[in-house]
Amino acid sequence: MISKKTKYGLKALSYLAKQEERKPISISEIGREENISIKFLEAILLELRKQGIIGSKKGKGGGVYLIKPSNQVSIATVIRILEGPIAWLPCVSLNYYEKCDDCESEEACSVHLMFEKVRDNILQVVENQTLADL
Amino acid sequence: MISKKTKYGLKALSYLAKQEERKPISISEIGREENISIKFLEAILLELRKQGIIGSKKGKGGGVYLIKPSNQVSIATVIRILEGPIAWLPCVSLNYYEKCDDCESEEACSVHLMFEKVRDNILQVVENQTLADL
DNA sequence: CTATTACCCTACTAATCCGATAGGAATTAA
DNA sequence: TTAATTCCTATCGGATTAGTAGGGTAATAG
Repeated sequence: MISKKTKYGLKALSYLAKQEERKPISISEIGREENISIKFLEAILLELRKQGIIGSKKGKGGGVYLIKPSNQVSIATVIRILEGPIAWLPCVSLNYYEKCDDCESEEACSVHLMFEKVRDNILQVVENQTLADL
Repeated sequence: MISKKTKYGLKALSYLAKQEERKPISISEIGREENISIKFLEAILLELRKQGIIGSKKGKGGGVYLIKPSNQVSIATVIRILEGPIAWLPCVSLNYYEKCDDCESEEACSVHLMFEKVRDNILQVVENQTLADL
């Protein structure tokens, strides 16, 4: 299961992607339209801004906006920022690799290969879809 | 990410599946060989026994053993017992479905379809692989 | 019969994460 | 100046995770 944080983040970005004009949208508008707690959404979008997914404009008439074209931001990128690893185990993660304490070697591990397959099948979806596809 | 509980459970079941004879294996042997805390493993195997995946025999020479042939127990079954839902969101779960608070309709939800695809790609692996494949 | 082996079961715990909420500072448009 | 808006830090209750502790209970070897 993924967290609500990630789900809300994706929905908010999708909302931005749907905009015709590239002008700032207020966080409260997104929260209202997508039924997300505004304070919680603030924190989520803050994180996405720090990672360069969105930009923001302060003050009256301010808001947030996508920096890149929506078809150039993969779902995988967003999930990695908000959720962390996509793989089911650290030892099969491409971006957050960690060795297992309990395994002597990964070749000998009975579940390693299976979890690699799971990872690849997940990536097949999330790497190839972008905000524009949502 | 899945929990260590699920990982340990799968490794333990795979250990049982590898046995030539269908005689009981002690939990401490599995724990020792797979580097899993024995007390923790006891709890995990208790759960698997209550769900009918393994049987057990008490007393000297006792232990745990697979009830069905290893090629008749899918990875998905084990994951559902130890981890819960396989889907990334309750609203796309086949076995643990729940409606989202924030969505008015699932057709209108921007992320619903994408998460269904992720679910299907995960299931493709875990439904078709069994303990015998590990 | 008795000692030993091994599973059975409940309760507890430290640490971390989740999903928020609170309050104010900084910035900008009008 | 005032109203709107993001920025930032701090806090919080509840749930989950990964165990640990300690004994209870059944089976068996001898």
